Amino acid sequence: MHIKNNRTRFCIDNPKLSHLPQSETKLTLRKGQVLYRDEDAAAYLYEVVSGVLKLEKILPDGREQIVDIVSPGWLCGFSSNNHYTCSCVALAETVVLAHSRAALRVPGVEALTDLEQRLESQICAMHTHTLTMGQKTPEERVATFLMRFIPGYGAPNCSSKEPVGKSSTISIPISQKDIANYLGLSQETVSRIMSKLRYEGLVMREDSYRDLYISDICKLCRYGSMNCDPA
Amino acid sequence: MHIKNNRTRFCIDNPKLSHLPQSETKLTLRKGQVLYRDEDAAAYLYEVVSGVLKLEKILPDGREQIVDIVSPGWLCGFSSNNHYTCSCVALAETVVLAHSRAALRVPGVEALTDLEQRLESQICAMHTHTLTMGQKTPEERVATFLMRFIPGYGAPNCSSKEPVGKSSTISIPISQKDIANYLGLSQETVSRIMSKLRYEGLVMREDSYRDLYISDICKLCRYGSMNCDPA
DNA sequence: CGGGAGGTTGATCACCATCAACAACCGTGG
DNA sequence: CCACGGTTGTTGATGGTGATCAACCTCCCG
Repeated sequence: MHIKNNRTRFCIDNPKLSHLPQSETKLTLRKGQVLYRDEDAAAYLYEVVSGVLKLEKILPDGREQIVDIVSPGWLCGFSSNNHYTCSCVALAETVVLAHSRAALRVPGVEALTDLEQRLESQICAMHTHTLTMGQKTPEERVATFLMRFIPGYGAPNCSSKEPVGKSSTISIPISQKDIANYLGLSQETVSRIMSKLRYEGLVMREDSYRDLYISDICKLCRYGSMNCDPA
Repeated sequence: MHIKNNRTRFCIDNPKLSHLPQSETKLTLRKGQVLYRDEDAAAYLYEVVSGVLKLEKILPDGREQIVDIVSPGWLCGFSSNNHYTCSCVALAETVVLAHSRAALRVPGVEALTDLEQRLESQICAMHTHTLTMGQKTPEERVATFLMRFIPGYGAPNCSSKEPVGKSSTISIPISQKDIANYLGLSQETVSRIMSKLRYEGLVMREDSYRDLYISDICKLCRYGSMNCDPA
């Protein structure tokens, strides 16, 4: 019987703690060890005590982006919809404190817990944006940006797995100059890409200027190399 | 007597609410209106109800970067050390809910509040990284990255205003390949920049390979166009 | 000592920022 | 209604910058 991945997941200092009688457990990771993977169920929040971790995300075609470097004193293990949204690997021998999420829940104080989950979602969204900025081509960035405005996509806690209408009319209330700045491009490049998308039939302009008609949302999504698996 | 900035800050629907008898206040912003500015005291967390906001950061030399676009359902107004770390401007007519931070504090439940503040700090750190990726030159990015490893800089809640020793020996436990990926550069470019920094005397290599000696921290900080005002 | 990962340095070229000129659109006020 | 100016968007020409390819070197580990 073989173990598929020979990198062990955890290296718990005291084996007796493996079923967490306490809310905090100290773990020691060797260099290269994986703390968690993208899409794993998010049971813990981790706090780095010593060493350093990297968080990385991957595009469907394999392009990888390190979205954060986690040094002592910082947290990781954030989730959106109770799943991790990136992989976490130790860059050196690293000690972390694992905080059980279950133990963080305080009965009767739902507001803060809700807030905490929303903050985590926003961190995950920032990571996605970092992936976009670091790995995607200008065309992909613009397409990804446009997807934000399609109802059902991009809203908080959107899994983007739900069936969505194939076409949509969207309104972009942002100038190309601001879009360009946000995407790390020049205004001219954004304009050229918008023209290209129109020429290729991915978007059409409605009469009222900044309104766009998108005939095939999935096509735009694929054009933007997004993780949209409308199963 | 003149008012310096004629753009009013808030446009409170009901003027009677201006001293918040409740924890939530609804505000309506006109296009171009400023919700808050970088370094303002962070009294509120905002939730966008309709419209859209941009968050922007600025480098000492004036380069600006939009670090996030905030759509309905998302939050903004995050702080590090109780101050906002970016400016927030409405891109269109926008309605937000202002949540008083004071009201979020629940007596006896400090753990979650602490967690919430740390999550906010991490979001602010992500914004800073987005500014780095969007506006800084490759040289500045590498210098900024190196600054992370200097004791006293880059740690959570570090205001980077405290007096720090002028020189330091740091250890970079990360391969140039990973540094390059994280900074959106090629490995070769990172290597060339490291050589350049050595040639210019900003850093020196210690015997044990990945250890660097930095003779003048402030110089490196300036080289990275960071907001380090060691007053 | 040998192998492999990690780092250095040079040569080349594609891509996108920049500059520039123009066009479309949106207010405002006559 | 049109005239006008300013903002925003479009399109072309050009050049600099950093990715890429390639060869070599260094360090570390067995």
